[in-house]
Amino acid sequence: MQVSSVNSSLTPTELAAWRGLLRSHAALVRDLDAELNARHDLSLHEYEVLLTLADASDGRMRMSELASAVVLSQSGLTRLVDRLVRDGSVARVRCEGDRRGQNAELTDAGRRRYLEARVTHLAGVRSRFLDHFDEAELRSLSGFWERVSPGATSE
Amino acid sequence: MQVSSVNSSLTPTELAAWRGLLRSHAALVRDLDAELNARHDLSLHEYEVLLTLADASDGRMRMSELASAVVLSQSGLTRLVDRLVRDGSVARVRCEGDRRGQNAELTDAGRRRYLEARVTHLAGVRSRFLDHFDEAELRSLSGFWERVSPGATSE
DNA sequence: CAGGGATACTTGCGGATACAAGATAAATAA
DNA sequence: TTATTTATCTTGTATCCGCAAGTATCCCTG
Repeated sequence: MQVSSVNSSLTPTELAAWRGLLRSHAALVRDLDAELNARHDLSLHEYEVLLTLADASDGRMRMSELASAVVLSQSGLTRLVDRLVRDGSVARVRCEGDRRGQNAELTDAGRRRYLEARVTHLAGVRSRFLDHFDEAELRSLSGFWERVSPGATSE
Repeated sequence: MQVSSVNSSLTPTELAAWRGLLRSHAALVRDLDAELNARHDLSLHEYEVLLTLADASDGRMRMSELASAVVLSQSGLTRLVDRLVRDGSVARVRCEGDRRGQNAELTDAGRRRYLEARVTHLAGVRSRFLDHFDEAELRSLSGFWERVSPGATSE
């Protein structure tokens, strides 16, 4: 029949790997975001920003670095940080030496907020995602991500 | 030091597997969506709806099925279909036998639109994602998705 | 065959995001 | 030095999405 080569369509395996990613991600994020919202009044993106800052040395990071770390547009990040500043989790600090730049810096309240949410979130990530894999599979997954978007697993 | 067991935090491997998923997905979707927008004036979600309809028998599907197939809220899907109806790609057809329900049905123009966009999109998915894996890896990936969200790779 | 509840979809509304343009500061060139 | 270009962030605007409420239809029980 030679169906799958016409128009260079995807093989069933390829389709399953790709659509599975889209659907699993969508379902995971929808659930985890709803959970963070309900229990900690925090979106997943906001949580990711707090996490990224908490991991950074001095708990601060340039706006543009932060935007690329959480894969958000510059303007998107500006507004996300606006919200975190408004609720006292983050402070904006002008960069020394380059007065164009801003550092987003985690406040003490922000760090507490992060640590609280973390318990909920880690449990959610474990039960919905990590628990489905053993150590070797997790290693191979992270290798996959590194191929797809270099730097995706670190920094 | 016993750092990573305090507060049951993630191991480096776990973190890499999870954040890698978030970042790779975000980067992939951002790029593919931008590409579809620029070349075919179509969002990735709209494309996914056209694809799902094209795969369905008779090119039609109930609104609620469609919503869960593309992991979108009911209201989100209503509006997405509104847009596709407005540009002539899809028609709403009241269900026989259940007048509450609507079928979204691909028009001829919609099918052409889909086939055009498909070429671009498949090439994008291949080069950014599928080409990074061999057949066995793709199979194991799709197995992973099936664990995370059963049904994610089919239907 | 009414009445109450469930189901399928749509609408009102608010929030989050991206793109493009703007504002300020730094770097480079002339 | 001054002008031009580049870099960093913010703001104007439009779109998309989800939740909750609304509307229409169906189902089920008495």
